[in-house]
Formats: sequence, structure tokens, C-alpha cells
Amino acid sequence: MNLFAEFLQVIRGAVTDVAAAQDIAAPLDLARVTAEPPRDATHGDIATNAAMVMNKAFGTSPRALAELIADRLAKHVDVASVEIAGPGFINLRLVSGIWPRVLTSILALGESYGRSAMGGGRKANVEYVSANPTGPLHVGHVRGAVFGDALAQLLTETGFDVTREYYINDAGAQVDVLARSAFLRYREALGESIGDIPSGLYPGSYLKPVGEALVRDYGTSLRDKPESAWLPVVREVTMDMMMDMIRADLAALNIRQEVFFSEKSLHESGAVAETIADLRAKGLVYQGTLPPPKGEVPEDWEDREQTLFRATQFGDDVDRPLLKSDGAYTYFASDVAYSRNKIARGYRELIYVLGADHAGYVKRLEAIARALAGDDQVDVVVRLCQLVKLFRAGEPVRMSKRAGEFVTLRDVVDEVGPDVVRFMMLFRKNEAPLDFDFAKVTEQSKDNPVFYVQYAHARTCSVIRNAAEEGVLVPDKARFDRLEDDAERALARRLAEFPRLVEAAAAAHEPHRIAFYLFDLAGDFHALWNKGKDLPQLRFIVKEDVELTLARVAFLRAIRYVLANGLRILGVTPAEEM
RNA sequence: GACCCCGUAGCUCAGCUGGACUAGAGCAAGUGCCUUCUAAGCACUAGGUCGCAGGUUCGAAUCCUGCCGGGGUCGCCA
Repeated sequence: MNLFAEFLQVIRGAVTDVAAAQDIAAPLDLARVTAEPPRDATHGDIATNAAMVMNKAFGTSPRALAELIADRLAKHVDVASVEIAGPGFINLRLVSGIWPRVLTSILALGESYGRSAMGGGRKANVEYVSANPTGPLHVGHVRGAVFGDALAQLLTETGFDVTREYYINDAGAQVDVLARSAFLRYREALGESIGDIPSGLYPGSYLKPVGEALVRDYGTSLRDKPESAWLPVVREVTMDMMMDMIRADLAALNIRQEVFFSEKSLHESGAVAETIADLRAKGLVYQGTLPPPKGEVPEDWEDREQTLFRATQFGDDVDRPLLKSDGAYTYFASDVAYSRNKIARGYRELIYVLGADHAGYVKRLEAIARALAGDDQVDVVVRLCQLVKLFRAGEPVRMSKRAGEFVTLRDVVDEVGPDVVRFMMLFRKNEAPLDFDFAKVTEQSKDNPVFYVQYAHARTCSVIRNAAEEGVLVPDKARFDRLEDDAERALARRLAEFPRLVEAAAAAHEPHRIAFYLFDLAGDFHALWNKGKDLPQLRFIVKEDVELTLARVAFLRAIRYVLANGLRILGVTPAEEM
């Protein structure tokens, strides 16, 4: 039961009825009409802007129209009272019987409460992480990984057909560099003294196991061959091992993407060549030169002719090179082929989760999709995640990028656990920078939002357990009308908002809204629990009143479902005990 | 030079995609209370020209323009 969605229909119906009564012939555009929780609870349970957005169509003032709509709404069985306020808001106060129905519906839906069919099965591709497979994931990848994963889950729960995808950049020159670095470790594993890793190669010790694996599988057979002979072998083994490592790192954060898409495969299948031929056929390719970058012009700037894609025709700032001046494909060329492949696989939402340093990619990704699929066929959504700064008890964590000394994703997860990492990464909107303090996020106190929310869930479980020990088991039908305290009503109203909130978060591609909602909900719940300290009659377990206790325990189950369902979207474990 | 993000209470941040008289939380500060159905406290008070200036609108923290401040990105690299 989505209370707000239901009432939106009621309100729209009332507007339509008024229009009919007034002989308004023009078709009504009801899209801007909303039904939302008022900011201030004293305004009632549901507020609508209907009169203010529709008054022009009716040729009246907002308040005059509000009167007409309000008269209709007042007749609805679930409406206790209607008020017109401010410039023309209509505030509805619902009958008290509505809350038992909301709670009953939450219990009936259980894990499904909050899910929606909004996406209508539309195919959405969420691409995230996509780090170069040249080493372990580092802390810079954590946020995008968690954000992408939560967004994918959010879309899944709102009716999209979601694929979680990782694009492997395995076609470029850096893969050869990686293979050469691994070959050095191979020689090392064979007992050679390799000295310092030459600059330009990857120095990380994570390549040692690759060297050892090469010895295990190939013995000394690669050692004396020319590079042209060993490179393809080493490259493949290294790439496989790097990807296994990355997948394991992601798994530590409970992230499991379904598709790992190889850039190289686009070249091998001829998709890149086909894509360029396509664009050429559309007249979108030409030979030309690009202007030098503004600002600091590089010393070695050379003006050369190359094969360009008319990206500016689709909103990009400059045309983008498909072929280098030496005729080789650019990285951008495989990007286009990759987008084309996604579109061919039927995706209508191409969602990219990128680091803020990739902001410059937004326009070109949009341009690609427009050029390939036309204006309205495919939605491109790019979400940028700002940097995460690490702290330890207030002191910034320093790391030198040299010698491969960086804090890895694994380091962070191993230290504080996946739940803490996931929740904290989502407890900030993605485009704002984030401070992550190892000390604070593991603290067991009200100041730590992860703890606060998880504890709320654990507390519901604990009281339910206690009640069960007292012999109070929850029947299917609880007397929710016994919940009469304002704090209980407020909490029920908060629970009623959940489905609407999930839809809004999905539509905006903003999973952080779920995290903030859970924080607020946990706050409401803890506050209610605390009221029981002063007022024993507000405790959840009231021994002398079994019926009330039953209702309260059923209420707890509803709260628990919402907390658990929200946490599930974020990928955070709902702890049952702490 | 261009583009992107950010600028809201002393601090850290929300603000539901333009709404209401009183812009919200948490921390820190001040005052009082408490030792519990699960302990890692609770309640109240105080605190803001929403960076600045214009504009659109019945209505702007939210949209547009121009500034100011902070961060980031910008060639055939990947």
C-alpha cells in the first residue's frame, strides 16, 4: 500500500470531477499535481498543490479552486478533515483508521513493502567500478562501487530490469606494460635478482603471485623467448589474475556484477570497425584537426589530422577522435562501440557511475547515445562520485602513491567491515565530498549513523524476542487501533512514506535518500522507545494488557520490515543482535 | 580560456526535483533529568541576511544570468 500514490489518484479524481462540473473542456495535465507528506506534521497527513498548479486551466484563483477540490475530498471516507492554507495548499487529515490499514498492509507485504513497478521492466544497464585491471582496487574506487551497487539494487526494487556491469579496459598499451611488469616478477620467481622495478612499470608486489603462477604453469619455458612470443601469454594470465583479484575485492563488499565486458572483445569481434562504418554512413565522421586545449598549451602540441566524430552536433564541446593520426583506434572509438553494444542488447537506460575526475565524459557519453540511437530512445544517466578523504581519529591518512603504496579497498573493508563501508558511502549525496574516519564509523554511539540505524533494527528484534519469551506471539490481525500516542502515529506516518520515498530516490538516482530516511526512522523509533522510560504505559511490552502488547509487537514487526527493506536496498546487513 | 561539482547554524550535512505562518537534523554550547522492555543515555533552550547581486514566478535554498570563494577536469594517454 502506497498511501501517497493512492491519494494522488483520489486527488486527481477530485480535480477531474471539478472540471466536469465546471464544463472545462480542455484536457487537464495532472502531471504536476502532487500528494506529499507536509513538512510540518501539524498541517495534517497529506498535502497537495493541486489547486495551485491547476488554477490556470480553470481560470480561477488557487484558493477558489482549492475550495472546490476540498469540498470533493472532504467526502472521501478516509478523510477526516480538509484545510486550505497559505497560497492554496490543501491539507488532508486522514481518519485514524488509516494507520491500522497501513500497518496491516506492511505486515502483509513484508519484504515486498517498498517495492514498486515504476520501472515497468525497462532495461537498465548500470556500469560501475570499471577500474583499469592493472592492480587491486584502491580506496578511490570504494564509493563508486558502493554507490553503483546500491543504485542498481534501488532500480531493481522499483521495477527496472537491471544489469550490473563492469567494463574491462583490457585493450590498451597499459595492459602490455602490466604484462612486462609481471614478466619481471616471473624472472624474480625463477630466482633472478631483478633489482628495482624500472620506472614506467608497475612496482606493486601484488604481481608477485602472477610471477609465481607463471613459473608454476610454464616453468622456465617463457624466459628465453622473445617478447613477441611471451607477451600474449603473460598478458592473458596477468589479466585473468587481476580480474580475479578485483572480483574478490568487490565480493568483500558484497558486490557481484553480472557482466564483465571486455574492451578487447570489441576489437576482436570487429565491433569497433563496424561502429565507425555506421557513423560514417550517417555522415558523422570526417578528417580534421582539433584546436589545442585552452589554457596551458602543452609544449609538444602538434597539429595533426585525424578521424573525428561530430560530437558537437550532439551537444559535446569538441569533436572526438576515433582514429589517431597513425590510424590506430582511440579509446573513444571503443567507447562508442561499447555504447552501441549496450543499445543493441536492448538497454534503454545507460547509467554510468564515474569518479568526479571523469566529469568531462558526461557530454561525450550523451552525445554517443544520441548519435547512435536518436534523441529519445535511450536515456544516459551519469552519476559522479566525489572523492573520499580518509581520516583516523581526525588525522588525515597519508598515502604515497609511489611504490604502489596506497590504501586499498580491501584494507578499508577488512578494518571496518562491509556494512560500515557501504552505509557511510551512502550517507552523503554522491556529488559532495566525503570524509571517512575509521575511528568514528566504528564507534558504538548515537553519533555513528551506521550503528544508530543497525541498532534500531536490532532493538526491534530484541523486543520481539522478549515478547515471545513472555508468550506473546503476533497473530495476523493486531488491534492497531490501540496505538494512540502521537509518537506512534508519527512513526506510522513515517512508515507510510517509505514506498513513495523509494520511488523518488530511484527516479532521482539518489540512493542516499534511503540512508537518510533510515536515519530519521531510527530516530523516531528510538525516541518512542525512550518515551517508555518515563511512561511505562508506552512501553512495547505491557504485561497487564496483552492486546496492547500484541499490537505493539506487530507494530515493531512493521518497523523492522521497513528498516530491513531499506537496509537491503543499501546492501547493509540488518543486524539482529549487537 | 572552457566545462563540471560544491558554497545552508560555530562544525558536519539534509532539504523529497519551485511551495506555506516558524529553512531542518546531528555534533559542539547552555539547562534539567535518568540508570532502563537491550547497555552503548533522554528532554528542553539557544543558534542561520540559505556565498553576493539581479531576473523568471502568485511563490526561489531550489530554475535563469552575472560575479565571488573552494575543488576537479580539459590534445591522438587509458
